[in-house]
Amino acid sequence: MDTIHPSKTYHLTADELRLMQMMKALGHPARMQIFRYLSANPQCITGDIVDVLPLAQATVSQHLKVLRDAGLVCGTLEGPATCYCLDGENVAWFKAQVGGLF
Amino acid sequence: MDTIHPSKTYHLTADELRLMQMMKALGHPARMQIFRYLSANPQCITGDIVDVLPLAQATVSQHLKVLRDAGLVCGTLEGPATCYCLDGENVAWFKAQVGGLF
DNA sequence: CGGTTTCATCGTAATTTTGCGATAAAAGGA
DNA sequence: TCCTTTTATCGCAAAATTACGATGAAACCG
Repeated sequence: MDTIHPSKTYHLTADELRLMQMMKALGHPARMQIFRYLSANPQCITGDIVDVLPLAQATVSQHLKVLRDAGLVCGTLEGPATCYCLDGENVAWFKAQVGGLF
Repeated sequence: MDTIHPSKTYHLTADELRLMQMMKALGHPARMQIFRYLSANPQCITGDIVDVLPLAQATVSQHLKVLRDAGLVCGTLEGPATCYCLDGENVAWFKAQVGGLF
């Protein structure tokens, strides 16, 4: 046996990587709950989400960043606060990808 | 401020937890690639998957367990080998859940 | 029965993720 | 301007995940 592992890298397309990142983002209870909350409450502020979750403000802010980086959520400055909402376009893309999975 | 965190637990339904577990399972490059491989090759053995991935046999076996626990994949003994395939029913459920997300 | 093939599990490092307090940064009001 | 409100980021500890070699277990073949 010469080499055990031929490549050492995964063979995934850019779309698959992007999809994977979204899956990973939603694969945590706090972030799943944030996502569902934003579905029900299209316009809300960070503090509203903090109130709903059993986590400290810093932790919630971190989870929001993960969702932002995945493209599932976007936050816009609204005075001293940040208004969060689902990123409709990317969520639609996500649903379409999952729909055509197999 | 009396108590900062009222509940210390997340408020997710059983369905949401199940969905979350599937998301988490697919939120890793190795498992995403295994899933895609099983989509293209409906019937295959553990060794086939090991050959495709840049990981040791033990690691692949572990990833397969995660996919099994999530219900996305099922493996049946086929002599000394294990034949893996997608769990059509659960994958369909997954797609339906994502389709109705928001 | 002994040897081979195929796979899962165990034990254990290394890495990543998670969670929090403390600390900035930015906007608005008195 | 000073103070409050609101949020993001930093630094660090704890927990979870990932990866691997080694070891079992189960089926098949000679």
